[in-house]
Amino acid sequence: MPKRPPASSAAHPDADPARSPSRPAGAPPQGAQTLLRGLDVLEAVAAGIGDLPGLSSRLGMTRTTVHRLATALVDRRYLNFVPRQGYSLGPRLMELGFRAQRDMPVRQAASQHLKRLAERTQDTVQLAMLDGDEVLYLDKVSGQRLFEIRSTIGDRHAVCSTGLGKALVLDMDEARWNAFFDLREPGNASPLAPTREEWLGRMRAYAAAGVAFDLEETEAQLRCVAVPIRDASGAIVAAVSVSSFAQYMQPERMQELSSEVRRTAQAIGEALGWRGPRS
Amino acid sequence: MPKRPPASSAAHPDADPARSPSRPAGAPPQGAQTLLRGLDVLEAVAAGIGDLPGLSSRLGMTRTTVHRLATALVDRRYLNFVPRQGYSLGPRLMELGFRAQRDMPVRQAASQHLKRLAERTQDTVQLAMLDGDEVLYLDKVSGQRLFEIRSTIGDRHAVCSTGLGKALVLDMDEARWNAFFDLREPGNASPLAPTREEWLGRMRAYAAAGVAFDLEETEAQLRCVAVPIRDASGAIVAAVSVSSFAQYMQPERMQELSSEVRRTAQAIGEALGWRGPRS
DNA sequence: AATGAAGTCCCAATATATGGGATTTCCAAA
DNA sequence: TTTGGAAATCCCATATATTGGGACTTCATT
Repeated sequence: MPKRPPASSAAHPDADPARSPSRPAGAPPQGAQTLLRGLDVLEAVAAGIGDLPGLSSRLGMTRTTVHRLATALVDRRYLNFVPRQGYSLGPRLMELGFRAQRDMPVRQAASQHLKRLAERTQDTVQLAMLDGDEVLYLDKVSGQRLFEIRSTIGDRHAVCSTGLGKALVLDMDEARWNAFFDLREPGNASPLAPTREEWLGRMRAYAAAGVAFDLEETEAQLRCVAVPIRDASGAIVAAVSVSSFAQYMQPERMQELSSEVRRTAQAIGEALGWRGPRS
Repeated sequence: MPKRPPASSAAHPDADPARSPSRPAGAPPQGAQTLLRGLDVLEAVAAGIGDLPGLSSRLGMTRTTVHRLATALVDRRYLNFVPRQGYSLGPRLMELGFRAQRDMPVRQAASQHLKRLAERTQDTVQLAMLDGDEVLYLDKVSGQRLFEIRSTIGDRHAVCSTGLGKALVLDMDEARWNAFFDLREPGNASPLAPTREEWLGRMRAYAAAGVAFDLEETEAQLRCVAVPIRDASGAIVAAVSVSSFAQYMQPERMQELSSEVRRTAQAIGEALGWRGPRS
C-alpha cells in the first residue's frame, strides 16, 4: 500500500554521478528515514526548488510529507518560508555553516599561514579539501592585485579543473586518476584542456614533484600552483594554492612559488602533527 | 561522566530563554520527531559536544538513538566522525551555510552598496538581520584602518549589545524594548553600559532620528552608527552599520556618517522594493 | 463569480523508530 | 602482555511516530 516508487536511498538534487568511493553501497543507514528525507528537502531547496509541488515531485514524496518536514525545518529556522515565494535556506543553516568552517581543524591551523603567504606573494591564496569526489573550498585570502579571482568558500569543483584538486589526489593510483578525469566538468571547453593521456602524464610529473599546476586548463589566463598538506598520519588532508593571471605566472615565477607554497604547506602540516617526508 | 563543557551561547533546543515572539509555544510541530531529534544532535555538536554519552545525556535520548541519528548525519556529511575524537560539524553543512548566506536576498541587494560605503568611510561596514531575539551578522566589509574589528559572519549577539541590534528594533514598542533589555548579554560589565531608563531614553531618540549609535556600551573604544533597511512592505528587514574606534568616531563624524549610512540603507531598501518614507 | 493551483489539516493503518541489552572495539593502567 | 572499563556498534520485539489519501482553505487570476 505505501508507495515504493523511486529512490529508496538517495535523492540527491544534483544527481551525484559517482558515489562509489564512499561506501560499499546497498547500505543506506536505517532507522532515520524521516531525518534523511528532511535533509533531502533541505538540499532540494538549496538546489533552487522552492515550491511544494516541485519538491514533492522532485523527491518522490507526497505533498503532505514534504509539507510536514518543511514546516519542521522552518520552525527550526533551517528554512525560510514566504507565502507567495516559497522556501529558501534559513539563517540557522548559515550560522551552523560558518561555525563548521571556523571549527574545521585544517582551516584553523592554516589561517595565519595563508595570510602570510598572500602577503608575500601578493596573490590569491586558497585552501581546499576533498569532499566526496569534489574539491571543497575552505578558505581564501585575496591578493593585492587589481583583479579578483572569482571563487567562493563553500564552492565545489571537479578535481580536474583546478590545481588544488590535482594536489589533493596526488597520492592516489592511476585508476583513480582516470576516474577523476571522467568526472571533469562538462561545460569546460577550454582550448588548453588536456587529453586523457596528457593529463595522466602531467599528474605523474606532479606526483613526483609534490606540486601541481593549473595552466589555463579551465579558465583562460588563470594559472595556479598547489601543494598538498599532510596530517600526522601522512595522508593528504587538504591543499594550498596561489593563483594569479598568466602575466604574473611565468614559468620561473611558478618555480619560485613552488618552494614558497611548499614551505607553507609544510608549516601547516606540522601544526597538524605531520613529521616530515620521513617518519 | 557527563562532561559539562561551557556550552556558551548557542543552540539549546529546549533551554531557549525567550522563544515567545516566534510561536505561542506548546505547539511543537508534529510528525517529524526523527528529523527534529536529528537537528538537535547537529546543534549539540555545534555547541561542542562531540561524544556519544555526552550527546545522549545532554539530549535525553538513548545512546542507541543518538548513534543512529549521528550515523545518518555522518553518512550525509553533515557531521564528521573521527574514532578517537568524536563528532564535529561536517563539510556539507559548511556548503549549505555559505549558500544560504549567498542566496539571502538582503545580502545580495546590499553587497555592492556595502563595499562602496566601506571605501568611502575607510571603516568596517556590517550587515545584520534579526533572527529570533538575536542579531545575526550577514555580511562584513573590513575597513582600511590599522586594526580589525572582530566579528564574524554567522555570529549572533544580543540586541542591546550593538548599534545594529538597536537599529533592527527601532520600530517596536517600548514593551519589546524592555524585553530586549532583559536579554542583554550577561558578561557585559562595560563601565558605560546604560541603565534601563537611559537605554529606553536613547532608544526613543534613535527611533525619532532613524539612526542608532553604539557608544562603547559593550566594548571599550568601539563605536558605531547603524541604520535600518526596509523592504517593499516598509518593515525593517536588516540594518547596516559603520564601526570604528573612538578616536575616529567623534560626535561630528558620527553626524556626517549618519547621513552617509542612511543613504546606503535607503539605496539597499530601494533595491528591495521600498518606496521611501511615505507610501 | 468562477477556476485552479498551492498550501494546510485530519485521521486510521502500518511501516518505522525506539531503547534495552548483548557484543565488539579500543585505550590505558597494571 | 593482560586486564578493566568506557565508548561505540549491533540486534530485535514492541509500540509509537510517520505516512498518504483525501478534504478543506486561501488566494491570484480569468
